[in-house]
Amino acid sequence: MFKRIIIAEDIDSENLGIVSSINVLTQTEAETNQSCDKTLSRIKEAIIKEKPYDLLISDLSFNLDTRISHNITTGKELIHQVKNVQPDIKVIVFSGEDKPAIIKSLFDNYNIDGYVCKGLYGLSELKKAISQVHFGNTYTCPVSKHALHQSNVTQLDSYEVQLLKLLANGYKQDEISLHFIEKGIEPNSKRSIEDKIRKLRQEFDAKTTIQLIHLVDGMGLIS
Amino acid sequence: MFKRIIIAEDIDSENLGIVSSINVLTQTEAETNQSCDKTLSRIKEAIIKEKPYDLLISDLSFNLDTRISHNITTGKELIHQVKNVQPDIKVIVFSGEDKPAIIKSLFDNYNIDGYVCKGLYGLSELKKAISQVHFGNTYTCPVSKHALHQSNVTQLDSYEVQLLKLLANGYKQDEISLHFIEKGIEPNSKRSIEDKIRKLRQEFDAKTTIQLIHLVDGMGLIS
DNA sequence: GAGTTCTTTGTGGAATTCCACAAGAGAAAG
DNA sequence: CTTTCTCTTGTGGAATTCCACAAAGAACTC
Repeated sequence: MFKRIIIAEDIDSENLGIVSSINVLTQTEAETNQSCDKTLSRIKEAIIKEKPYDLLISDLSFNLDTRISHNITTGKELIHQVKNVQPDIKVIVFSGEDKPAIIKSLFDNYNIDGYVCKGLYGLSELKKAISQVHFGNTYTCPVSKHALHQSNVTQLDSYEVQLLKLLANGYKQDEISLHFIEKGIEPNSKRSIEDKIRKLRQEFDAKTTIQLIHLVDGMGLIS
Repeated sequence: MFKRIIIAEDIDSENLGIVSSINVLTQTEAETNQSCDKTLSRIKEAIIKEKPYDLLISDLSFNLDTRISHNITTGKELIHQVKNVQPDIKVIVFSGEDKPAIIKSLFDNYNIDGYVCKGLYGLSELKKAISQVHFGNTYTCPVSKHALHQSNVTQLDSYEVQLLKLLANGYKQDEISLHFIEKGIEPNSKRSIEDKIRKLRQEFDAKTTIQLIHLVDGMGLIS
């Protein structure tokens, strides 16, 4: 079983429950940190001391202390940075987030080993996840498994995300065209931008472009 | 001090921390329920048995068991219903939500007594809130106090919310006009709808209506 | 390589939204 | 009662977006 576990979780009321639950399962003292920056530096220290952590359990969103400035502000960034300094560390995400697009993107782009949705049975699911990941498997809790397998999870490519973000931030179609030409992104003609937006409207079954942005916003596709 | 406390909180990993923390403060056993429906029925039972609860601590969002159908799905609804059956019960909201508009609306429209943002110091803030509310005061934790006092919290009236929701759901300006005429909502001419949208764009400093919807979406003003 | 399909871009026109000027209606102030 | 102000609605025209048809080019098949 894992011997050195580190947890990134800002909410103090959560920490208590998670730690005690893990201790029972693994018979080791898990360490929690309430900020991403602190977590990353602890992991770096551990590598130098040749006592690296073997499992990171991380939340996704953090209500950070506004009196201090922070480098890393989200779990996604934290995981990215951690994988850079220690590629072989196992990572389980433990978050309230249940949007399929976000869960899928974590497995696809961040190479995580497990995803557990906080909820009614979050803790027992987390224990299952830890066991499975220790055996070298990946694990998704039922809630997120359901989310992942539901009718074709829409994934947007980088071009589409950029386009939608520009729209959401008040760019007009010809401004987007100019912006893409500047950045050397193709296709970039006004006409192509227009067409791409039309196709996205179709794909999401949106009557107007306003509704399109509202929908992708709600699905967490452009955050 | 409060003698009968009931908690509505879906996340199991939270419950442990909250309950133990409250027990120390109040010297009573607080009861937790993981669903809104259950919480409401427990409160009703208690009234009938003439042992009513005197404090409700509620989360706002619930990841509910999808295998069961639920009447009440959000903390807001729960609070509304509870206040109907027992107007004098004290209510503290304990949630991760930090959007000013949402916090303000809870005090203004739902008549809550305290708001504590889950976070680094959530539990100690919750304890402060319980003490203050017991003295008959209201309490907002520093995080949400900061949110409330920041540059004029934008509040939208019901007309504006309806208008924005229709826009977000793919209605065109003249469809909105027709819809308002049907429902007897005024003003409802195409021209007035147009003007209202323009004013909202101005107010939110949005270059396009698409951006306007993106902004109010992000602030939780139309959810 | 010829044929087929898909993407990109163009053009013109329709639909929709945006904007400036203004008349009427109603509320508030003097 | 008159004046002033604000809100609603109207009109016309500009800007933007939407849509149908189509040509050029890239990619893929046989």
